Amino acid sequence: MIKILIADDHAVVRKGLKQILVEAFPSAHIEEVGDAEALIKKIIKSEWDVVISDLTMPGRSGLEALQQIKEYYPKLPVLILSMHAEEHYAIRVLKAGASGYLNKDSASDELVNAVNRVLSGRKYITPSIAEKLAATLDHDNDRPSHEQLSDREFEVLKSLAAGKSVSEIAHSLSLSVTTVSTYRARILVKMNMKANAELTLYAVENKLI
Amino acid sequence: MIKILIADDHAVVRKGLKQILVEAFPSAHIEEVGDAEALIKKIIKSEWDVVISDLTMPGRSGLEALQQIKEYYPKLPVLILSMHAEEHYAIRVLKAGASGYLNKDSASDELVNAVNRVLSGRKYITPSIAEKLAATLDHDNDRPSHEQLSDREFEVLKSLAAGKSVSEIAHSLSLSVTTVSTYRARILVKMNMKANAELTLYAVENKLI
DNA sequence: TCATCCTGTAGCAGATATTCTACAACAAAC
DNA sequence: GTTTGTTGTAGAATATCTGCTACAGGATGA
Repeated sequence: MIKILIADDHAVVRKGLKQILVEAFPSAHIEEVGDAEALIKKIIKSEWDVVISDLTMPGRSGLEALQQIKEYYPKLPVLILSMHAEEHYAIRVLKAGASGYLNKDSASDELVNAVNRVLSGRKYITPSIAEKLAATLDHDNDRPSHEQLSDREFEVLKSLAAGKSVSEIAHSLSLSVTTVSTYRARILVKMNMKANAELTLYAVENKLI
Repeated sequence: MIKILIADDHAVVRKGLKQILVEAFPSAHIEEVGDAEALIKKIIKSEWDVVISDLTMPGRSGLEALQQIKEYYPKLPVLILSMHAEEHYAIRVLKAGASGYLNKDSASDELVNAVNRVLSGRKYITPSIAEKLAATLDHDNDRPSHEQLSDREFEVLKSLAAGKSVSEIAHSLSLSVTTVSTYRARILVKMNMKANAELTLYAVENKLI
């Protein structure tokens, strides 16, 4: 029997996913959790064939959860679902070890396809993501600036752009203020900017916030 | 028989909503559409008891659709669903004539409650939105917030929104840094904000910069 | 495989910003 | 015509942020 674990903080989305999966895999055993904490716990407690997780959840983010999962259960396939257009996260997520990246706009069929595919041990890569992947292999110059950022930097970018102060960010990530400030400095250099306001504008333009 | 129309561009969300509603209203007739265009068409074609619509959809936004619906079918109750925290949109949406504003984080119960409530011809207002509504009654919020600002404050607002630092502004206006900081504080209070990033967003939205 | 780059992390000292308070001039309201 | 509110201004004390430097571990590349 196939065992599928769904993680998403939106009850509505969980319901929807479950419904789609129940229809496609009537005999599957499907459970759901509402945050990264619970996700990790469930994974430790029993075995799963595939995990479908949202990227943005309260508390630990889906990306962190993914990294943790991959550290301890590298073979457990994880499909990442996000409401963000793929261009912004897909590469990052795949690099972290996800078996696929789906957008919440995706049709039900696509989800089912993706699940089938990762159940058979392969990755699920949409053509447009494949293209992006290929692009990362050559010159990094034509990519949006934020893709040059490390995961940590990216996280900080989003928070800064949203108006959080350096110390708030430090606190919420349990880091030293100076560390966050260092990230900020690196972000500014990499993106060739000089003020937080530019980050805000950039983030708005690129729909990161 | 109750007729419910769901509009959301995310198939997963539509499924989830439908599932919740089917469970709560087993005899209801429920249909779904994926964009504002289709939503309007469906509304014209047949009668509905309630519409549940996402706020952000491709093409015409949910807000525009709402305005159009209210123009031609002012009595048709529309519940707006959004993934944004309520603070940013709730008031705007209610002013445009929605019968309620729900966050996608909301539990299923809340959705069902809201539907029941609007079916009985009332509005569904959460306590926190009620509070916000009350707040709008105090200060005259019909005018853009920045019109409440004094000239100096407005000048500082624009500079801050453009990413200038407090000391840069102080220098260019030949004022003390603390003076500029005082203006900033007053701006933030008057505009009910707390970070420069909000000023930036505001300025962009209102084409101040 | 060794040197180099990138990433995640921080400390320190100096630079900047904020808070709180204040006050004068003027406007508005009573 | 006196109280009350708003605006322009700023100092002192405090809080926060930045620039520079550093270092370890991993990835990369020659």
